[in-house]
Amino acid sequence: MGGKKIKLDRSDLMVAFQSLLEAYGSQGWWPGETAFEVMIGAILTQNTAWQNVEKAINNLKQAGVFSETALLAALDGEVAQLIRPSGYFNIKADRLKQFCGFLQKQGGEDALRELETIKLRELLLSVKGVGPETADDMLLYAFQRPVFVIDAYTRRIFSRLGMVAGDEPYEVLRAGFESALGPDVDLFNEYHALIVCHAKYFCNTKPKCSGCSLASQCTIP
DNA sequence: ACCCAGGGTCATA
DNA sequence: TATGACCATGGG
Repeated sequence: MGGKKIKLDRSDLMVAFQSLLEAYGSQGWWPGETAFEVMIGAILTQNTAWQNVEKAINNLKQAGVFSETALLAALDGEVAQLIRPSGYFNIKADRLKQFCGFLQKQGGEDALRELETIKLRELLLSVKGVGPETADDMLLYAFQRPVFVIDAYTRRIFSRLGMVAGDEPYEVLRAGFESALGPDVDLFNEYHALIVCHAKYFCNTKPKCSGCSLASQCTIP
């Protein structure tokens, strides 16, 4: 037997959450003015620093290529050059177009909003270039659905806290967090943002956050 | 010069 | 199921 089990319960997770919230404050995610911008950003930020994504988004806006129809009408090469700062620009240009084609085919985001979360998630995952984390970013931050986003930081931090092994399949961890916390859009929103904030500034390669602003009272690895 | 970033796809065993 | 190669710019 000996299967490493997940030990996620609400009280432990809330202690960690409060600790992060007190240290960094409310993050106000997602950085984006519209649901469309959130979704485009979710694709562009795949394995990429957000700072570079902002440049790409600004380029698209400035070129007037920041809408479903404009992106579909633009040439592949043009989109690729505009999003160059975000890396993987050829692949991501195709992913943006694939996604806009999907939006058009589905009748726009208003039509998607009518769907149940499970069905919407399946549809998003059916788009080439949209994997589980990207889909969940969209569900949580563009559609306000109670979906807990799992990323590499989440795996590392809660693995260090001894709550998970860290190498569980994506769906196992997502179900674990959602089950322990219960559906709560605002909590999931703030929690994921705080995890990224904490990891980004203090726990990139360090085993412990020695330079963490939580200092000696830091209980978050 | 090296490492990593708010991942995902595809081929292979 | 589970690795590995690949995609590519920019900041530390």
